[in-house]
Amino acid sequence: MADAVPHSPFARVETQNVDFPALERAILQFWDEKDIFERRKARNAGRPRWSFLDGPITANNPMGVHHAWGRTYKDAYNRYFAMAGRDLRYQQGFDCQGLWVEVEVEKELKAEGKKLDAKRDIENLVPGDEPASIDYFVQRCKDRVDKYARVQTDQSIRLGYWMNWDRGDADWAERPDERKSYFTMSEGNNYTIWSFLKKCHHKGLIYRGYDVMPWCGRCGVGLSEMEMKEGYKLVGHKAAFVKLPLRDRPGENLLVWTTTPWTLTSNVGAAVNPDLTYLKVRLKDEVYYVAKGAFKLNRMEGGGDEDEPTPAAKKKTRDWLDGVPHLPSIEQHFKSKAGKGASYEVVGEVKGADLLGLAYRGPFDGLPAQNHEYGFPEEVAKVTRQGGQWPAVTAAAAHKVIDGGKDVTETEGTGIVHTAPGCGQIDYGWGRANGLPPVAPIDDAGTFVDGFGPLEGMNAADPATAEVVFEELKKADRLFATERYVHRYPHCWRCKTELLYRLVDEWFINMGPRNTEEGFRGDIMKVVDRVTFLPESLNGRARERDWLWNMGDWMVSKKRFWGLTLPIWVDDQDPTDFEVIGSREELKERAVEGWEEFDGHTPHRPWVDKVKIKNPRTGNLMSRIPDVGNPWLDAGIVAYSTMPADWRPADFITESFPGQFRNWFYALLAMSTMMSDGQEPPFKTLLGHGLVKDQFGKDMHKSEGNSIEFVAAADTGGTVRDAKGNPQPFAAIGADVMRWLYCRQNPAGNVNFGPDPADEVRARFILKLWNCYGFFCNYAALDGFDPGLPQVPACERADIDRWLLSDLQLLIKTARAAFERYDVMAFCLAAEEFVDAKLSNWYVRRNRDRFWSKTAELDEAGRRDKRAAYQTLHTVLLDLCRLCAPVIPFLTEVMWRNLRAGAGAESVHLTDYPAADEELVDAGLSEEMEAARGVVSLGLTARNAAGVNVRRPLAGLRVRPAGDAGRRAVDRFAALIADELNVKQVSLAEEPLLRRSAALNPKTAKARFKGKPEPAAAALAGMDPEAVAADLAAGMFALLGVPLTADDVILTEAAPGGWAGASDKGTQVAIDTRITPELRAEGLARDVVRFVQNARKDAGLDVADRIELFLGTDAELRAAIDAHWPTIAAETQAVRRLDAPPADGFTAAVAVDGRPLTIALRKV
RNA sequence: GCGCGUAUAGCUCAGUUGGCUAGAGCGCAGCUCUGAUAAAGCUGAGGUCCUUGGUUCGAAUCCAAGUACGCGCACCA
Repeated sequence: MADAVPHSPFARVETQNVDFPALERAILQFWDEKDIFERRKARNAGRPRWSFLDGPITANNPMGVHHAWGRTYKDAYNRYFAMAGRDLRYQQGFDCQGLWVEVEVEKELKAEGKKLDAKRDIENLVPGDEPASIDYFVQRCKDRVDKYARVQTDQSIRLGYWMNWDRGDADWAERPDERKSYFTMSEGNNYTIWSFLKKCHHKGLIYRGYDVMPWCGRCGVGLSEMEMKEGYKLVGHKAAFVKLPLRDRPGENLLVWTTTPWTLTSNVGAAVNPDLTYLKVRLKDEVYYVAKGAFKLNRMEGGGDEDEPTPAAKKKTRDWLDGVPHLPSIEQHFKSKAGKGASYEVVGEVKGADLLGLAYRGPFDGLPAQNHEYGFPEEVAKVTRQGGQWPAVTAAAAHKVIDGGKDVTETEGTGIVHTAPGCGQIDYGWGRANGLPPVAPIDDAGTFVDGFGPLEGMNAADPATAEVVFEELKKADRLFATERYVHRYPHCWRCKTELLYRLVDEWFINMGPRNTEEGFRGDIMKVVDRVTFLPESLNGRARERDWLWNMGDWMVSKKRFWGLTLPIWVDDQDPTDFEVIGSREELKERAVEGWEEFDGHTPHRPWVDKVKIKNPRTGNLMSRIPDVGNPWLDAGIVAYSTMPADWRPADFITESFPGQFRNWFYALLAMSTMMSDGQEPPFKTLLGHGLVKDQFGKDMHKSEGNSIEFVAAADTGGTVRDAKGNPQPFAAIGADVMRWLYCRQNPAGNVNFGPDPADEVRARFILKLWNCYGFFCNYAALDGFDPGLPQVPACERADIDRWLLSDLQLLIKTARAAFERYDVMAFCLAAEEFVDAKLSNWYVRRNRDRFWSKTAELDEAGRRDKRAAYQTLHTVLLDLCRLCAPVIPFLTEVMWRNLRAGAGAESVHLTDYPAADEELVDAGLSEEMEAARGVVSLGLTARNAAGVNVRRPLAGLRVRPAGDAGRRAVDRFAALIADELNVKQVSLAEEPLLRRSAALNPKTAKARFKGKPEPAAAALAGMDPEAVAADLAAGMFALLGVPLTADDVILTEAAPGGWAGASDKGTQVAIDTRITPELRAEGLARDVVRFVQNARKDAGLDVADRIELFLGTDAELRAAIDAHWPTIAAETQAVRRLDAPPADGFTAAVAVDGRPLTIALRKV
């Protein structure tokens, strides 16, 4: 460039094809090299604390994009509070123990060719050596956790999540207890849970219990409700109607129905609903009891247990499988059994209440299992006897009709429910309430144990077993009918095996009586009342309380291998005598055997199993139960196991909420309540957020190919499917785009993630911010702007500068308030509005010529004004960097490093969060600018309505503002409005500018006036439109006696001849559309400028290049060009006007308003 | 079945304490502007603010009932 430009400290900025992910990676390196994180921590050390507790991430696989939502929140709030000067802990955690890891390790082992079809195969990985097998398996689980914890660490760092990470091999060689992140498998974590369980035991809350729960025979493990819900499938089973003869009424039978025939071996009771009416149906020489409502019911119409008759249209047909015959009614069963020509006969009706207590003979009373006091097998009987709720009877002797209450309906089965307390949850409850002892037929592989005669050794899930049951029933004349039945039945989510309901021996924490606020349950509720749940709309406290109110006792045991070893030692001779050990030291003290073997190992299986203690009461040895713990114990203890006392309670936690009210949130609250004796909540504020869905709002599933790996989104790019299901490759999205996308979301809902939403976020915010930054830097560099010059006092800057600074202060206030109340979305939406509407589309656009002006051509005032513009934009960009730094730490760092121009902090993350400067706030000015923008918008509307380009200058604009702000705006910003709308003059009007007119809405007119709207239309035409409008607004307008609403009348506003108008919320504008020859010439000249600019661009010239210009055209256009040549020359950087095209120039032929124009230009 | 929540444009969603003509983005149609622009602006079509009733001068907003969907709990013989 010819002019001598002072050196500028600003680097030029690329605004096309920016590779944001690459910039981010460079920033990661910068942070490392300059120790930025350590320096941030050092700056804040010793200042007031802000305590964050990180919920542990399951270290079992690489991260997906769904992990990034919560982790973005965690980091954004951490960074905000760090910039706000608080001291933080920065400890992140890994969830290590549990079945999820076992599942993956099983897959690994299988892939290595190991035989692994059942749980027992794990115990035989080292053939014949169970402890060695378990040790190997547990070690593999530990290894897998380490491997993926490390992967997740690297990925979290890539996301920008600032934590005290374990980085090098040396860090990872440490024991989990010594690492910087916490690991739930650490000894500290496990022993702290021991102390929790011991505390529970002190209060008498730990008990060994039997309950019936869904069980997978292949995995040998019980499934929780959560796990069960994932495995429902529609399947067909053989169902049976079975006769239960009443002891004291010969020839009379209860008729029961079941879809699980194998449970008939364990039948103990029959439940009726006392309020229902039962029919006595005679068939041949026997009588059967069946619920009246069930008898003729169409059993293919599902889901109808309502009292009111349902409208036929609403009745839904039951889901059914092809090829399975539809169900007959019970009546049809009777008819078909009656045989040709014969029929059944209803011989009476009784109330269910009248059947209660009747004894009957069971279907398998000959089995040893049915003839054992207190139930079967022996272990079960032992517990039942000690429970004290059962009398000393055998199952066979206990058979009777019991009260099932409303749980017994007549819409399914016969209205009499076969009850097997050893095979069903509700049955177990009924059994306990009615003294029916439980008979538990199957072992942990799902096979019949001894005591079940012909069924011994058979698997309950095997269809052949049902056939054997039927054979036995037939022999005893107990089988009334069988049929194929289709229903949704739970399956194991891992191996797809049908689940069986099984009475199992598990360990529980007594939570206190259900549906009360008593006991442990009540203590937790009191703590819940002291924490804040966000976002408010989720009603988190109510959800948590609802769960606490309804939950059952906490089953803490799991019959698996990898996990917390429950510190429960049981007397070898007496299964009811147990102790809970609270620490490693206590165990060492109590150990009488096996300590040497255990010593030096983590408290995991199989090592801790070797330790035996002595029962002080009996002198017997006590052995640890083989169970491992519920993994929510691991995660729930972390408030105590990882946070020093002086950091408790945590100020803040945040996690995805679905499921967590009964999982992590619950475990955390429950365990902290116990550990602090109800004194202290684990956290003060909880922010929940929803789920990450794909870009169409569907659940992400690996199997459906719509989930996105974190690494793909951050760095490598990947492929998803588009709306039509075709593969849609996408480029890397980068961390900041992802982070902004998550932060701008409403946490109460789900977020749709994918390349399309990412593009939208990038275009709508990231690029706008970047372009404003690029504009500043590129002109500052070109111009040699020196940021070290003295600041022009704000009061001496242009209105638009002071307006932008004022609105910036408002944004700062919004930002601080939003972060303080954990509402980063409010900040993001406000920042987007500021950058888009105010900075990019108003301030930068309105002020471009101030930045373009040539310093050398300006007078002192002009130079000062230019400096003010640079300083204003510079200040705003610097503050925006700091404001947005918690959300988009990379991009703001890139910008900051250039914008700071060698002064100030080396990193934006070493700065303080901005504080608003009240002196810069000018509410009146903000209001006026807002009004001015409204007037401009209306003016553009008016131009558009008149069909006149903005390039064509017009003579005048009249404005009738609705209020005082508008009036002040027109006074103050007349020049701005005139310029923006390309009019010569802007003036205020006191009188209405637009004339209203009223017409009938043709859509409704015919209906209102019975097909003849013409007279009404004529009457309306004769009325005063203003009065019509007023009456309509008041809701009291009538025409020819017909009342009309605002929908019936179309009110329009128009400006008088030669003007075009528009109005909004009471503000009216009218623009003079009459074009004089002078205005026309000026407009043509502007067209010429635009075409020349295009030609320059096409010729590949730089903005600063000067040209010689030839313009060949007709007389009128030439006259316009002559009249406005100085403007054209200045705008297009033309130093000379040529009379003929230059020989070696760039030439373009265009049409200006229909006139030919030849442009020829040459760089000089 | 019990409890909680949600319902606003074709899609994704904003809408503070009730207030005048209910908004944004994307998509669609048309127009415009443009040497910071992967841009942007304007206009249009598209709304029973789920329905009904109530409170109020006034309801998308508050209250009640209903419907649909989601979630939690219980259950699925």
